[in-house]
Amino acid sequence: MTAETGTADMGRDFIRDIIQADLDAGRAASVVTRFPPEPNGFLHLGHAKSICLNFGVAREFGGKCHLRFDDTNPVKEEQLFIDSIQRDVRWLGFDWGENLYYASDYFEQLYAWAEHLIETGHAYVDDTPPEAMRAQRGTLTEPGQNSPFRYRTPAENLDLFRRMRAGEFPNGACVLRAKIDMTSGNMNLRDPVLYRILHAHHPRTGDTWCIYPTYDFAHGQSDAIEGITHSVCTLEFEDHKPLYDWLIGHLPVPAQPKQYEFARLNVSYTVLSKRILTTLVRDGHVSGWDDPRMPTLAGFRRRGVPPAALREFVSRVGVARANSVVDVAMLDSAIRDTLNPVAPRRMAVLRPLKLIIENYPEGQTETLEAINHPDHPALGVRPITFGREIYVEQDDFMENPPKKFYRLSPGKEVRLRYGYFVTCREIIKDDAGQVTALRCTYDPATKGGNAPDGRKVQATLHWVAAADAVEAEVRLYTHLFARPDPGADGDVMADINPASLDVLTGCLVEPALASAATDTTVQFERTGYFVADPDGIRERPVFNRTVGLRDTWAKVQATGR
RNA sequence: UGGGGUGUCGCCAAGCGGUAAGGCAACGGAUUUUGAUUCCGUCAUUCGGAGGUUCGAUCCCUCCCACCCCAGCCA
Repeated sequence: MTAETGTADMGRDFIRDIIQADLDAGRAASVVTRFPPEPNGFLHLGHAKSICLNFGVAREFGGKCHLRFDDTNPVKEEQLFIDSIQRDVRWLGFDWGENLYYASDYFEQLYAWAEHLIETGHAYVDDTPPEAMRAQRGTLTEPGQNSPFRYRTPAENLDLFRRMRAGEFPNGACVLRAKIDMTSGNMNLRDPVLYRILHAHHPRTGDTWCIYPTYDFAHGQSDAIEGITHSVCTLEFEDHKPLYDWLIGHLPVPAQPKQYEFARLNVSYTVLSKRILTTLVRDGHVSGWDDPRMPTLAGFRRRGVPPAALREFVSRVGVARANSVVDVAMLDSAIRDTLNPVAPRRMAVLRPLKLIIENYPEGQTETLEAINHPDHPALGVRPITFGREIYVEQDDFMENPPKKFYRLSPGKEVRLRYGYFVTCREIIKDDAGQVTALRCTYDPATKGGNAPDGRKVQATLHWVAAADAVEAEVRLYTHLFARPDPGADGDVMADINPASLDVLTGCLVEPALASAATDTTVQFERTGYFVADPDGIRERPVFNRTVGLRDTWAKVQATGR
């Protein structure tokens, strides 16, 4: 199954065990799940976990997964988000087919059920002001007090509720509450609000309603209407389950869906809170919802992270009920693992250092051949230009190298990938003493990178020819937050990493990169994975670093110094 | 001091009474025209703690400890 669908095998978890058991015992004939986002922001990594779980489970068990917008709060929801969510779910690799729904599609039915609750004496209209209601609700350790409006007759409640719908009252004047138990240890059962007055324009229903159902009243009933068999949500809704069941049990709904909870995803150095992500966008800390540093699906897409990498990551993390914080290194690893076998290799010099090959004929250039992928000959080769002047990475040269430095240094010979062996002969510095160029000699016999005499070099450097290199801008991104647990000290914004973006200009890339597609992540050899950003123009492409290559040398430098 | 949850390697996470999977990270070593990849190898006598039941417990019982969620007319 997993093999033929080509998706990551999520393995086994308690949700799948429950579903399997329900299927085996005949408690469910088939599986129907749903992914229920509220359209008040962009989808992020946390949603990816839920999407992979809900759609993945449906696919694995031959069932279906609905995409249902939980659009019950018009003051926060927008069409822009409804559109972005659909795009992102598809991008992640899932399809809801004909099953696109909106909780707002059920407003009329939900309203009818609300009247049913009133008629059966299980709901009442309460005029208590918000502050007073909060006081009456009691605390975590003290029971609440019954509202004085709790004893209104069904007839009176029905009249009031209809007038609420008719728009006779202003926002906040009253609400419809379920009549359950003000002394319950579960706060959700202390006569929860079912409907509130909101004179607001809804992106779907416009101005036809001025009262809207709350999450609790809309969610479970929507599940029942759609025949959802397994309503999977995160742990914080666990306390809502008794209410979810109470409503299902007191209403003439067509099905009895069951809710199951799993732990939401947390990742180190990252924030997965729609509220905070919204703030980052709103206050301009990032360029937008799709800023490559954002943990949003749109952000990952722009950063060059393939959807398969996200699926792989989610699969590796697993599904359980224990709160945890996944090391962001696990994400990077999943990204590298999915990119490495498919990303075309290219050469790009981020911080150029000119290298003049003295014994190479002036004005001459030649064409060499570079392999597109070391493990896949089928991906072919491409021509690259070699000439008297080329550029290498500044990091690949050291005037006074430490013992373990394999790269270029005075008198040392290295290989230019797919080119020749070159030896550093002389350092050229400016008045300030900065190295501006290196004079080298090359060995004509080593064309292609092999020495006929079997001579070895310790390093192979990437490079670009001055003759046809294309100038580019490269944006290096690192964690948006400076600490593994942003906000742990109270203020998340104070933990924003001021160095999360390093813009490099004057970078030189091989010509093949001039017209790189924004949806194909490539590997800049020895540097990392990069993708063209839409900001780039033909004459001056822009690249975003998706993730760097594992760098053992950097580690050696950092520790063994 | 109310209700609901969770505690297995540095980080995730299997395990469901028979004597601790796997991944990430880390650390060795081999290969390498990317100090990448790949490849071998090391990495929990121990499962929050203390008792108990049992021939035998991470899995069952009791008590204790720690952490998370809940007092929106948000979802």
